Amino acid sequence: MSADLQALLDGPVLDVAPRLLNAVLRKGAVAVRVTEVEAYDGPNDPGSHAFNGPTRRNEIMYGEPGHLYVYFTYGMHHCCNVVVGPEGTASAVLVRAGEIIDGLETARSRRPKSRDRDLARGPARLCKALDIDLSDNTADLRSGVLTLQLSGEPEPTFATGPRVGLRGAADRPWRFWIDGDPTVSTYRPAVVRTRKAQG
DNA sequence: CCTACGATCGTCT
DNA sequence: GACGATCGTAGGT
Repeated sequence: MSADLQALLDGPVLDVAPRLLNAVLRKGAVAVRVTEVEAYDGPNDPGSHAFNGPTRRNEIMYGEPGHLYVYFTYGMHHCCNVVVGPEGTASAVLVRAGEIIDGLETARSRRPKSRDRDLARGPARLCKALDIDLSDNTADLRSGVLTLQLSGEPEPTFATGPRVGLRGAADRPWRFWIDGDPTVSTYRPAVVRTRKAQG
């Protein structure tokens, strides 16, 4: 099983991304069935963290597929990606949303004010429900506390559209989701932030 | 359902 | 020093 994961992820990111729909991402007692992802195509993609070449933060993207890339953003949120494609291509798939299929009580305790369908509805919410943070960056998803299991069959009814919250390359329809699933996040365009008043 | 807005800090220039 | 692959809340429709 573990050997398969590496092979299944070792292809073009636009082919691999929809194959992650219905995959199960687990950390410890909590497991999520993935319902929404986005593809990021390494240095060719203005939306990718690897667009400007290697840095300390994105280093793991250049490594072998099947590892987790976790980043911290907006001063308070974590998001996680599965590194895919041949080593060195620096492509990754952002895990944007999912349905809790195990450890529901634990997930609820981590996000007490959420309705169940909102527990992992959004990339930072999903990381919160799974207790994923920077200490999980670079984790090998084949074994250990964090694991990824792909479903045997490709999801037959997925939809595609523009990625969420991007300023660059906002036109590329590289978001993939399971059509009609209530745990898929709502689309939000990039926002222009207003400068805080000088004091 | 929708839109608007502020929180808050790691990362890169 | 500027910005962000976001979220929760407030308030309107």
